[in-house]
Amino acid sequence: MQMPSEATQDVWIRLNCAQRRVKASIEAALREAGFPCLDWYGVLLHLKRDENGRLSPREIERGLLFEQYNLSRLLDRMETEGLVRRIPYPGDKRRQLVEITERGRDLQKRMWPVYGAAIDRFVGSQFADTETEQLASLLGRL
Amino acid sequence: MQMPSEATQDVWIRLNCAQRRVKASIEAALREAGFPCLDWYGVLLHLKRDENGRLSPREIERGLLFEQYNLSRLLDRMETEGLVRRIPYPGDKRRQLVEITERGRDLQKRMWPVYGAAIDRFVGSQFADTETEQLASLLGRL
DNA sequence: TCTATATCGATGCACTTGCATTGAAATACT
DNA sequence: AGTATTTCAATGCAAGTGCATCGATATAGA
Repeated sequence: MQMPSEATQDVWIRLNCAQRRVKASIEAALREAGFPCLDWYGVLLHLKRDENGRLSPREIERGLLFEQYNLSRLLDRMETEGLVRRIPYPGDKRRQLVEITERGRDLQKRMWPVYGAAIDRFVGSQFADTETEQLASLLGRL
Repeated sequence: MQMPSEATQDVWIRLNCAQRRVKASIEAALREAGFPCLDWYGVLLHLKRDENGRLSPREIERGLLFEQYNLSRLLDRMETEGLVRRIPYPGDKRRQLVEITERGRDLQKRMWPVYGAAIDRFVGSQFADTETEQLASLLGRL
């Protein structure tokens, strides 16, 4: 059993702290502006990027690292708010497609300025350009 | 309102994904071995590192980024399992000290081999030494 | 000293998550 | 074709979390 070096432990601890801190800051900014949390934004953006604005739940789960049951219930809530709608999947009655609504597109559009500004404030502003690229590349390996 | 560059967005997305992936992998390893989750380990280690094995809840919250009410209830559970014990804070009846028990020390000791191996496997093994240091240093700025 | 304010930890309540399982439908196997 | 296995989404239940607030105590200010 190979044990981790001090530096490796450091990476893990800081990865954790950094993510939690940044996430908390960004969520706070969204909440302050009266918007729903990041999960909702993630789903909306993911759907919006699809050319038809439709994806299967599985695609969303995989893209955004959701658990199946969590996404199922998140979609319930979003559907209640009229942000997405579930439609039948052609040729497979087990499956479904999730489609973003106009209301959903609109919310995503209104959230981005607040979200983007927060990302820049809590992440971007800490690094020079080359560092940002470096960091992105290193994180990409995890 | 300054908006984030593509690279900055990448950092944020990957920071999120990386942390979630690694955390899920490590938690799975712990669970597989029949151990409690990372939060518990964090508290035990934090206490163990104190020379008397005692800290106030506030110190733990700040050190490990817990919410006050979450820690309060986590300590309930850990106390029920006999891993920590709450004792009065000398000179301030509002406060308390949390003390690690022998059982708590023992659990921490038994968890470390599994936890450490998981850290090395899911973090350490991905990077060369210089990269590890670089990454730790960059993450430290967040 | 006496009152207002602040800090500490706990808790009620609603909401969210994790886990296991279900029921329905598709696919694989013989 | 007929049965077993797999895949998909939903859900009951237990556990955990977020938010607001409480009661107790300590500190600050008049």
